Amino acid sequence: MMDKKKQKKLDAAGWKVGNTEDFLELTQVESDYISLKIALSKHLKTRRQSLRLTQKDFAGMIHSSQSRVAKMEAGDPGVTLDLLVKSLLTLKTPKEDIEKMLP
Amino acid sequence: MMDKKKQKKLDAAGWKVGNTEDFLELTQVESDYISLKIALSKHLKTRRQSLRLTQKDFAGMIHSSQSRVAKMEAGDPGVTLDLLVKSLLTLKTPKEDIEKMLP
DNA sequence: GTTAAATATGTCAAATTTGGTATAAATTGA
DNA sequence: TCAATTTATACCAAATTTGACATATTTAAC
Repeated sequence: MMDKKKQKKLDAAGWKVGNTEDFLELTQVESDYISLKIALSKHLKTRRQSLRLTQKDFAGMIHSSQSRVAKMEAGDPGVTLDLLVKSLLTLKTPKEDIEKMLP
Repeated sequence: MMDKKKQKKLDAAGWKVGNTEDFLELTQVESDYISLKIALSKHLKTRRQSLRLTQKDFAGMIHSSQSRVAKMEAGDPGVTLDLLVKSLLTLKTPKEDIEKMLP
């Protein structure tokens, strides 16, 4: 995939890519970091669903809101790893599952 | 250890523990989350040192400041998992090392 | 002991993330 | 179809985190 396209796509999704970098490519760190968050997001959604919890119910469990849970699961860039990890821990996600998501 | 003492100790270290919880004990999630951050902090410090980088030099690598690196390595609660993970990724920390730190 | 380099600590304005709320859109079940 | 439930999206003020800076403390070398 071309660099411009990649950046445009990420931009459209809300990801901020440093424009003052030496090159338009995502650095390995940026790329790995984003991949990790997306993987955690997806896992969170499937795990919550497999536990038959609504976003609202789960939001209560982590003292947050349904809208924030939706953003977490949508891979919104404005969600921290902290919140995602706390969420997965709350759902007692097996260590092995998390390990698989590491870059 | 008694609950009050534990809370006082964590408070002194800067950790905020929800006072309106049903019990003063740390929840498993809070405990695991804090443990994870501390483990990452320590690992970051040893890894940076093994690479013979000063805090200042490493700060440059992650576009941050020496003082923030010091806080990261000190396990300051006001440092996100995001920053810690990005830091470890920058230092090309092996996946296996991170896996070992998972709760 | 002196000096210099490295690290720790405190502060702050700016930026980001937060939970909450409102509401739109989608899904489900009859 | 249609009403109820669930999820997505947009917005906001409050809270938290950020890099930067100043400065204190520690460490290392001589």
